[in-house]
Amino acid sequence: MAIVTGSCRFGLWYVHVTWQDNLVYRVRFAREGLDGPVPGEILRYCAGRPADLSSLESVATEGESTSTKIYRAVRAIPCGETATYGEIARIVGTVPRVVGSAMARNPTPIVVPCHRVVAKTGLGGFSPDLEIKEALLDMERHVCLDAAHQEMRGINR
DNA sequence: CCAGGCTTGGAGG
DNA sequence: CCTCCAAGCCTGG
Repeated sequence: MAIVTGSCRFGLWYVHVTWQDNLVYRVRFAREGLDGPVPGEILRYCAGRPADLSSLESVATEGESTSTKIYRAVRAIPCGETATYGEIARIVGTVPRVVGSAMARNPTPIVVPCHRVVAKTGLGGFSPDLEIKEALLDMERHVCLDAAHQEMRGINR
């Protein structure tokens, strides 16, 4: 399989994905769409349905540098939950500022859920637009936490 | 080569 | 409560 790029919708935004098999090279939010497919799990995720993003890999997590460790720590944050820049920094052994800059340069948002990393005092930042971060967290609160609660009560199926 | 970025906790006014 | 600062990484200019 060759490397392909495609996009899907998330609210008013398009999500462009460059990927091959289960390895994701790039994800970015844009106002315009593209022709081409995206991985099934990302499609489900963007549609607000339960999705298993752990079945995908990101190039961002390959290697042993501080930033790749940060990206792996961020991937471990469960859907519907958040961690602060400082918490991630402590896990990896660096300072919050470094986590912030790693998030700003995250090549694969969603696969590496940088929107789940928030400031101690508020939301923190997100590019290209903070409203995406809010919408993603909102959607996850709804989709992931509700699904987990239902599972616990055994009221689904 | 160096500035600056999705932060934070502490010091001091 | 507020401002100021250092700490640490790394890409883009």
